[in-house]
Amino acid sequence: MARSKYDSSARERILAAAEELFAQHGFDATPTSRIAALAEVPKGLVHYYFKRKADLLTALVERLPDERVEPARVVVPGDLAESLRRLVSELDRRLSASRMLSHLLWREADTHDAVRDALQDRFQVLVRQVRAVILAAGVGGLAMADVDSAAGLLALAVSYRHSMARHVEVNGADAMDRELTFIADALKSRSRHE
Amino acid sequence: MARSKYDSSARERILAAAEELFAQHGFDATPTSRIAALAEVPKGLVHYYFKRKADLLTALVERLPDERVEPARVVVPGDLAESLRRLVSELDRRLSASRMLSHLLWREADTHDAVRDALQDRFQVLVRQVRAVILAAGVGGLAMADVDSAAGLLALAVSYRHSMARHVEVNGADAMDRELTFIADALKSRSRHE
Amino acid sequence: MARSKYDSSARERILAAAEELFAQHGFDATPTSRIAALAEVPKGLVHYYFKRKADLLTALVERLPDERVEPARVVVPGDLAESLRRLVSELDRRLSASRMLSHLLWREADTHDAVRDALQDRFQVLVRQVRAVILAAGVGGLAMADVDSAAGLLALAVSYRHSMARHVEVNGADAMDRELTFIADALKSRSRHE
Amino acid sequence: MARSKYDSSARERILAAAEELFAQHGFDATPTSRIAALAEVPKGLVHYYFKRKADLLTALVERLPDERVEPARVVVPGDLAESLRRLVSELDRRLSASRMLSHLLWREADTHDAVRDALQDRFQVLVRQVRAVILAAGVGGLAMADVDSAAGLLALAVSYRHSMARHVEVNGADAMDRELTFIADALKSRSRHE
DNA sequence: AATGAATGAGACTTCATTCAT
DNA sequence: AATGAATGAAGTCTCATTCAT
Repeated sequence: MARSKYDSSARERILAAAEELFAQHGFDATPTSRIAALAEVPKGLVHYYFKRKADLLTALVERLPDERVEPARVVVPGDLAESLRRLVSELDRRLSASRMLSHLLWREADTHDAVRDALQDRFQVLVRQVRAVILAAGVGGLAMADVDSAAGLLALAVSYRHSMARHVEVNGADAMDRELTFIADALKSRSRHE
Repeated sequence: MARSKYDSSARERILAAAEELFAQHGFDATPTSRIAALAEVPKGLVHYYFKRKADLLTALVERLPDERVEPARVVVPGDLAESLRRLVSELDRRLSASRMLSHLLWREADTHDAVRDALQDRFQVLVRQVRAVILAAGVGGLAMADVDSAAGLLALAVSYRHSMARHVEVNGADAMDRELTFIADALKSRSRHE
Repeated sequence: MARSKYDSSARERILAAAEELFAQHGFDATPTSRIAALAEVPKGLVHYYFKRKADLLTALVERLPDERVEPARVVVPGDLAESLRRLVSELDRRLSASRMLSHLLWREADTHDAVRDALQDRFQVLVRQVRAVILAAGVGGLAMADVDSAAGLLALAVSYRHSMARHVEVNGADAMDRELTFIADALKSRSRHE
Repeated sequence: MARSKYDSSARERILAAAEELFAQHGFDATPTSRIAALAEVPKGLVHYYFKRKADLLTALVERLPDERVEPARVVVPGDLAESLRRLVSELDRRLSASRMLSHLLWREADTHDAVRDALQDRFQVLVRQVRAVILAAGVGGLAMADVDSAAGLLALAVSYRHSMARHVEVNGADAMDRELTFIADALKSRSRHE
């Protein structure tokens, strides 16, 4: 069996190059030749591994890291704000590795079905996770509607920070923490009044 | 007097065609020839009006409708939830006309400075407007931090619905109303406890 | 209106170049760049006039000269051999101008429907024409089956000479004349026996 | 003893696949990868057996079945028409096995010398064979010119049917038989009149 | 003012062929 | 003997842009 000249890292290098360039200039505006150049492989090798250019995108999506966080790892029983804070910080750690990729997803979701599907899946997962933490943090007597609203708003904020923050800088660096606290307090307030 | 062959609507038709196609397939994936075809003008005319293809994008951005809503028109003194509801519904009316355009902005902000600037401006305007309405609705005794958080979250939700909802359908059609109510109630709760 | 830089002969030159190269090396083995070079036009112009490479073939087919010969012009009443001889010589004159093209048709008929259709049409016309001349030459008392056979064989011989002679040199230069005489005599003989 | 992984039929399977694909789409339009796929062998093996792609064509030509028919096997003394009929039917049987291949020869003769040579050889053999049968069928008193003409025309008709009939359907299914009879009768007539 | 013609840079892709094992 | 990996040359086609009128 012929041994890979690139000790099997060539494919990875190509994907890494594609991720960077796609995120930077967009899928359409990135020629495969440039990907090859950045990955330091001959142009032909890119097409050997990925028959169509779009296959690069698909492969990138399949390579997405799992962002699921075990609720037990972050929940501080009785302290919702702290629980959410730990969840967000844990998500941050994981997502920041693929921040460029997240951004890319939003850009290309329109035109590539695989990308759009992945984007939707990931967002659903995110919402469910926030919901799980809220419930596990043990603030009794919450209306489900409130939980859903809080989870939706928070998921949006997290997701947005990781994919869109590049464009829209609105509340400064501590905005997330402030919003998170606001939501936690709001939930607490409402539960007391039930 | 010499009348233009296209009674001066040709330019508009070109822009309308560009907006539709850009939003649908993206800027790079839309040839000027296709814009010309949709606008039913000769290909040469597109380049006559817009020397560079990117000029189409710039012109589109400059043509963006103003989405500013006079706070007085929507505020119901003393009823924050209703005030916000009216604000959102008013914004909805205005934005739905240019929903494709909003979506386009997010896609192309990366690579076109003019677009990114416009996107940022519009978001800032949106946040300030929400803040103004919250303040005008007369819920006394609010911490500025809470107002900012609420405004940020709500602006995000509105903006997101108009440009991204295409991809991520998370909370169903009534999500916005629920979230809006949640925020209003949260603010009210907190003010009472001050 | 913009005037053609090539005083409208560029298209023709491209077609001529294509005809020559296609006939020489085959359709697939001829790059459009080579056609452009031979026609002395920039590569882009070839694709400007002919969006797909196959369109060159179609255009070539549509440009095929009409090979129809007015029977009256060649028939010598009562002398079938001479009538056929004149027909063939007239066809020769016309076809020799497009000998390469005829050859090309046979090669590419498999893979290009337009070519195959043209080839069939032209062959039908050829057969009918030979038949018409036989009948007009006034050899009475012929069975239709014989006329058909004679026409079919002769058409084959003529067509073959113009498109295949390049490969198969079988009977020498005077073969056609000999075969033609043979057929004429055969018909005459058979008519006498009716 | 070490047995080849493919029990020595792999080479044959490759050739069979090549024959089919070449005949169907042409030599140039058939990638070796597709041949390998159809033959169900790894792509590398095709190039292992046939260093150049053109070698496939050469091998195919060398594998051509011998179409020579022993005159004695078909001649019915004194009955020329029947003799020719039997010859043609015998040739039919042999050629139909390699009809695709015959067709292929005409297509690729232009560009591959080995193919052109084989094509010419086979045609020569065909003509000589028809001539031998005509002479052996014992129609006395024939001019050599007539025999040559008849043989040439008939060989053309046979050859044409096997390689070109795909394109030009002119006289229907019984054309060959009719033409064959016509030629036989013609020869007979002419011999009587000598 | 308006436009058809023309251009050339460059994109994606295919593919025969070579090579290391 | 056999084969997956790798390569680079070349091909078709698209397209923004320029130009001449």
